[in-house]
Amino acid sequence: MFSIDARDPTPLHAQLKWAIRVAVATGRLRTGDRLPTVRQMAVDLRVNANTVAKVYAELEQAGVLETRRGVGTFVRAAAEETAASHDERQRALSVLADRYLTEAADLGFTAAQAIQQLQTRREERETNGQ
Amino acid sequence: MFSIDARDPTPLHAQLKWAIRVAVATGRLRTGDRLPTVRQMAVDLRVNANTVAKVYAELEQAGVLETRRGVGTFVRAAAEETAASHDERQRALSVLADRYLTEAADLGFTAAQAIQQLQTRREERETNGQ
Amino acid sequence: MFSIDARDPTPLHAQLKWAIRVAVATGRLRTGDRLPTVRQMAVDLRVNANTVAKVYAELEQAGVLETRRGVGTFVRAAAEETAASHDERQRALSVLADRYLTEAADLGFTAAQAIQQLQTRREERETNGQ
Amino acid sequence: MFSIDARDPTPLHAQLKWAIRVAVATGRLRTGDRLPTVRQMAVDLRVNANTVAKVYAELEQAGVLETRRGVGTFVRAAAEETAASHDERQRALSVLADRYLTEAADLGFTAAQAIQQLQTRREERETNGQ
DNA sequence: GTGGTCTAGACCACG
DNA sequence: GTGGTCTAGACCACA
Repeated sequence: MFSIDARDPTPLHAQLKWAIRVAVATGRLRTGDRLPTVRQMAVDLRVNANTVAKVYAELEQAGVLETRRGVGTFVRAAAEETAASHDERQRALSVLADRYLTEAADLGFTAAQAIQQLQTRREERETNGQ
Repeated sequence: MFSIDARDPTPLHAQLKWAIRVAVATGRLRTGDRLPTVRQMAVDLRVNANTVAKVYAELEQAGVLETRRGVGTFVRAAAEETAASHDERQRALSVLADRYLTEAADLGFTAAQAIQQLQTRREERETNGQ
Repeated sequence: MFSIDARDPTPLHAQLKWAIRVAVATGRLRTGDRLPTVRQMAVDLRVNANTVAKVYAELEQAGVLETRRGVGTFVRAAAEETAASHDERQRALSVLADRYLTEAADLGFTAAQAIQQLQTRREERETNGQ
Repeated sequence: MFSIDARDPTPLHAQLKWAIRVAVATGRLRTGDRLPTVRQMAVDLRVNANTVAKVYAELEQAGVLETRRGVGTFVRAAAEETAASHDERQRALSVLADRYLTEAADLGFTAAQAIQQLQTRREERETNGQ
């Protein structure tokens, strides 16, 4: 489900945190979905349970997950973000988009290829019926 | 020249090592190019000189760089790197795409909206002849 | 410096987190001030170092503290908060003020007494030259 | 009637126990008053009935409440509580004051501004004859 | 010597 | 059985 690379110098908890954020952003995890229990995830990833718990706690503080005491951990609604104005959000997205296109260009990809990559990513999850 | 993010949980030396390898792989650094001195790089990145020295030493041992005493540090590899780089580049693009979608989601945008933004930006660039 | 009550059912890390926030809010800790090292604080409070480290990490994520790798942990500037509009902030403060007066009234204090309590708190730190 | 905050790290049962004790100490609950049934309270607070039952049982053992089988749960103490409450009230006010200052600081206000806001609110209330 | 990561394992709060 | 807290102790990254 989520993969952790022990040889990657990035801390385990940071890898998992990022993996969950990506899963939510790409729609592989949807609002209300339940995540594996802390202990189950720990077994799956061959990691200590505390490490997983830390990740869930941080993502809860960040508003991505929601934990219900004694029940489990769930994906939370997509925030809508702190009532920041429409314009500000739009401007921020524009910056991200430019950065993406520029960095892809540095790797030798055209804008079309960079966009195609995203489309593919998105179609993958839809054809999987997730 | 190289960018280091102090808030990224990835160790500084790993970030720098990766940045140099990418620069070599994409041709931004070519065989024989001289790198900044350890101390200059440390100042530029606001990092301890020991950290930079450690990176140079490891990359020298890996055959990527070459240190000539009293002269400087230079790029050694390149040939085989670029040949093997199709998969590398594809993987790097995939990482960028995931980052873009996730950060857009943090702003409250769906994947569809994030992609639409790119289409728009691309058209703007083209009509401006950029 | 900071006090933790082991009999209080509130988790130790939550108590410490709150104590630091209060110290910053009342001015007992000022921007740029250095906090005790993780291990020193742990000894002072007779608590495990991990517990203190967790608190520092959470307060860093919350923007209250700033840690410089290998150097120490410091109080950060007072945010100015996410560019939320002047009106919104003012309205939020107004809500807090009303709640404070109401809850103080529930305890049998007049508005004057409630305000006096804050004045006293503030003068204490100033006469201490902190 | 009683407020419980699921995001407060303090255990739910401790929050509820405290809330009832405060209600008794400030006279909002008086000797002989009947409390909601365990199940009703559980529904009101969106908490498990076991949690409420545990609180009632502990407060009964502490002499604050009294359970009459098949009838309900009633307030028992009060007398000594109110006598000893000067320090209690003062301490409670101090907690409220700290919370006010800290939350105001989170909004980017200084202690002085937070106090000024109270002065203003107070004058408004008085001129409105509230 | 500073903070950060990770593990192992005990015990608590909640449903 | 779920997540949360806390401890003890090892090792790493950084200055």
